[in-house]
Amino acid sequence: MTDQLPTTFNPADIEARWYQYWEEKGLFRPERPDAEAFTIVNPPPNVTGSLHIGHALDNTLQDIVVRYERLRGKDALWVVGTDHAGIATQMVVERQMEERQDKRTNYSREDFIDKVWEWKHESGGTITRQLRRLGCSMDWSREQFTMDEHFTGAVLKTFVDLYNDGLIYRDKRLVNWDPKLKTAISDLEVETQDLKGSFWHFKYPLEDGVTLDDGRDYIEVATTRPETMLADMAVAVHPTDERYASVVGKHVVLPITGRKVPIVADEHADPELGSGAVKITPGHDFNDFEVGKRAGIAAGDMLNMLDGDANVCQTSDGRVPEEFLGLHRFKRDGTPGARELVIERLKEQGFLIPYITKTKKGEEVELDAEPRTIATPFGDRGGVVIEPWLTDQWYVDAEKLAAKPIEQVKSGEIEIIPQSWEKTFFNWMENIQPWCVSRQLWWGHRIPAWFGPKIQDDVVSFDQTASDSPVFVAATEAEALDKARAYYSKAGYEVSVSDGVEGTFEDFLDDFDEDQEQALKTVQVWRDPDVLDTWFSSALWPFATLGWPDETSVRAEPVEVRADNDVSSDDTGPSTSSGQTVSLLEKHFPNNLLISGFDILFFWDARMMMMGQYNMGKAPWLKLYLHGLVRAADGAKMSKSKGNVVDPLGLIDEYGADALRFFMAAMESQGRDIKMDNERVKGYRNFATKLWNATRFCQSNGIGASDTLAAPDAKLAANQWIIGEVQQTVEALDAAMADLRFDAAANTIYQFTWSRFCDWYLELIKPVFASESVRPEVLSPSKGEGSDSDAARTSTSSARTAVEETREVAGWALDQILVMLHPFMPFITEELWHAQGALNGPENGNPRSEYPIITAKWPDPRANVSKPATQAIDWVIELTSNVRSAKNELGIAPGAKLAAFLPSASELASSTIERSSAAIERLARLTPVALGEAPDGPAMQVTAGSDVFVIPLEGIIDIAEEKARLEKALAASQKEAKSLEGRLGNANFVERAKPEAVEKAKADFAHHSAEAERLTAALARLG
RNA sequence: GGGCGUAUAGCUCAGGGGUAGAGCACUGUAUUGACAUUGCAGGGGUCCCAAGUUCAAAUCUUGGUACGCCCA
Repeated sequence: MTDQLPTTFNPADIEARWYQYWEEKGLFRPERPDAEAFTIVNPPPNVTGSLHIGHALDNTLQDIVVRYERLRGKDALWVVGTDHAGIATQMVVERQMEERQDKRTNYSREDFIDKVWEWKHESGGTITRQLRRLGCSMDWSREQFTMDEHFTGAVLKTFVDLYNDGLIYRDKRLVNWDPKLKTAISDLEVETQDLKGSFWHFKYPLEDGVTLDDGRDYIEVATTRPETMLADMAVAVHPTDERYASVVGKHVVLPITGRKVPIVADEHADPELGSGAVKITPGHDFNDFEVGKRAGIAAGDMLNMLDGDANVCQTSDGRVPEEFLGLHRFKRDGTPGARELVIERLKEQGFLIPYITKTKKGEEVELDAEPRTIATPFGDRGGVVIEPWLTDQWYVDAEKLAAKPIEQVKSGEIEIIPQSWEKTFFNWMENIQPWCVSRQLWWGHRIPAWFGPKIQDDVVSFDQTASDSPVFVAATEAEALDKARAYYSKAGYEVSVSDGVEGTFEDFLDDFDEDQEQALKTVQVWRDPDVLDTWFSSALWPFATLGWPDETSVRAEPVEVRADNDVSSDDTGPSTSSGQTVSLLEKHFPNNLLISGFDILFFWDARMMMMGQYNMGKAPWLKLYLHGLVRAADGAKMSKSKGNVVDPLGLIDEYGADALRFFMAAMESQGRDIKMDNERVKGYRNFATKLWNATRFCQSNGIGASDTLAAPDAKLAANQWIIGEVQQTVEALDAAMADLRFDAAANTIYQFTWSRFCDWYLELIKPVFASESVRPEVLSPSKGEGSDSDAARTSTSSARTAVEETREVAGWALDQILVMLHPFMPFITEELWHAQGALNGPENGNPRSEYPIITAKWPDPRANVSKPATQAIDWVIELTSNVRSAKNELGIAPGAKLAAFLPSASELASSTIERSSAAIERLARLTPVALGEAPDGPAMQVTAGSDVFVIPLEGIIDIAEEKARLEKALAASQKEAKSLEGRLGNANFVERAKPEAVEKAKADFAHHSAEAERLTAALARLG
């Protein structure tokens, strides 16, 4: 095995192999029924999606935490699955159809959905395969999909429960309508962009005989959307605006439509803006909708002039001229729309007030409109301008559901990391609007509501817009039918379910025959054709994936009651003690942690909080960790349109999954975005190679796997030292992980591995192996260096040689590195773990060889750190560094082996020279140190701690250079000493500063002034 | 308009009331012994500006400036 590791680490050779090994052996979730649970749910990626760099970050962080907790012995569960992603997936399939000159409406609803399922089966495995390449240790055995049968059950139950509790209702109001996708979308799915646009000014003539105080017979209004004037229903002026006070209550007669509409007083009109008068189109503008309501116009009476494609249709008062009907709202693909025609007609008729401005040359010019920047709403998926449209939709009463989550974050029950996100969270949650959850799509969870006609005085009528229109909400058709029967039996009607509704209500209305129903005394109910917002289902992810609602759960009371009856949280959980079966849901809910990008804080995280509280009576997780975006190297946001996306799979191909993962961890500091940097990924690939070669070195010296979790007994200073260093590293790593400081954690293990273990420890132990053949050194019991207790603890054979001890300690330390690094670099660590196991494996009864690293045990050094050993090795390191530095400055070949004299050795020096002479000689490249005066002659002088070594350099050294070098060092010491002296001379400092600060200053001063003295003496010796 | 964040070495970023750190880049240098995907050594910073608090401010407070993000 020794020579089986190739010189260079090639990630591709090992990654697939180990992943398959882990997955096949079920190691992502080993049976640990009695262990403490640790649970994370993965933000379900879109089923037809593929892994982008943001996924790589998000999943790397989660995998680090999950692997860490698994190593620490917990029953770690990482729930994985995919999201059906209603709009996105339907769009993908429709786009494919388009390429074949086909379209959705060529199919029945059922057939289309079948086609989407086909596509799901075909492409749904892409992202899950890619997550595997990244090394993510998810529980694939329970992979979930938001449209799985049980998950759909959870969605329907939630809808029905919310409806019964009055927290879901149907309402007619303006929605954000996407005319491309022809569906309503929620506020969150709207992205506002500032565009250059125009502000047109019009004259609206006052009704006969009415004039303003200044005599004008018109009111000037201005708008960025002239086309909507076809559905104008009022003109608003501010109540305190004296210019218009006399005409409030009077009317204007609209050009083009001839509609006579009132002038109303409303605070929405801004006297400073334009003329101070504003046209009101309640059916096509959110502000105007509110103004209209205040003016007493019911939502049902508001005029609508656009169809679902945003083409002009006739208003209910029939006043839109023929030539406008069918035009798109505005110019599209070069074809002028209603906007252009409205402007043209108004201009012709003299109602357009031109905008006068000056060119750069100072010439006056007349424009149709004032140029202006307009905040324009776009649909985040469809990419077209959103049209506020008056429709009936289902709404979730988010305000009520938000109350408890707000409280939970305020009280700290839910911790948001970094905390700075709390303010953003509160700001949104406290101003939350009703959540529109119905979507006019086919792919998704169909809303479990059945509508029926209204029967009054034995007249059957259907009015979908009537608020008292009968609706039966139930999880199944049978239940809904039961409810409908109970309802209609009172009027003596039979009920059947219409299966003809595949499109919109309008489609149904075409088939609807009121007279026939009335004659036959039978009514048809039909299921709402709409589906639910994707985020409605993913909001249930933390518990529906664990079996809710089939498994026991504590269904909470409706929120209003719950607020003052809060007993749900700390009782009833069945104990996890032995013998009792505990369901997955009971054990793993609430989840411990959620890791998500801040971009889905509102879309997903907040809604999980609401639904977790509603369905489970608890917060869905205890901590929420929000990470930033991965940006392109220049700091720009990555986007397909910019063409600057970095493919994580490409990075894995080039540098290995371990390197990419380590990059993500090392760069992840709280509250900051990550800029992509391939050089850095490369650097971590190099780090993997370094570890690889360190292991090869160990193997070539017979260093194999450790067989104890506790640190081996050690007598040699270097071995004692590295044990202490491991201990410190574990502590630092645990602290970083506890705080979710991924960068600190990654840097800790990086520095330890490279700068301590490779750079110093392996160098320090080389002499042990070099001397093996010459004089196998038998270690005598230690000589009062504080390690007696260690020796007593593991009283193995006392005749252990230095080589044997070092093999044990080095093998142990390497094992600890592998385990500590495993969460970050799972592949290489598993490979090396087995390579090491092969060297000291089952044939020796090594228990460590019985399990792979993925289920190994987290380091537990349980050793007393030897202070003398630490001091000794630190002293050796200082000496070595100073000798190297001096040589470098004096231009002496680094390899030159020099003689060193120590005229006056400190206790530390003499004991260390005695114990670790071989290491000193090798690292500092000195011949054995002679205690005593050096012979006269040119020499350089090097310090280590309080010791000054004299290194004769007859013939090699230029005294002037050595003098210059020492003077430079002296100046530095004197500067430090002087500064400290000044501070210590300040009475205020000595009296008022913290005692520790004063102590430290004194100690530093003593150190620097002693150093200065030593250097002065050294200079004096040079003459 | 409201809110949030960031500003530290050439670059990307940690840190943080006691006088400055990492990686990369740069300079010099080494090479029969784990590793050139390497070793060793080194240069490089008015910690954005100003005021305040303090014995002491890069750090805390306030106010600027610049950039970025979110909401309206």
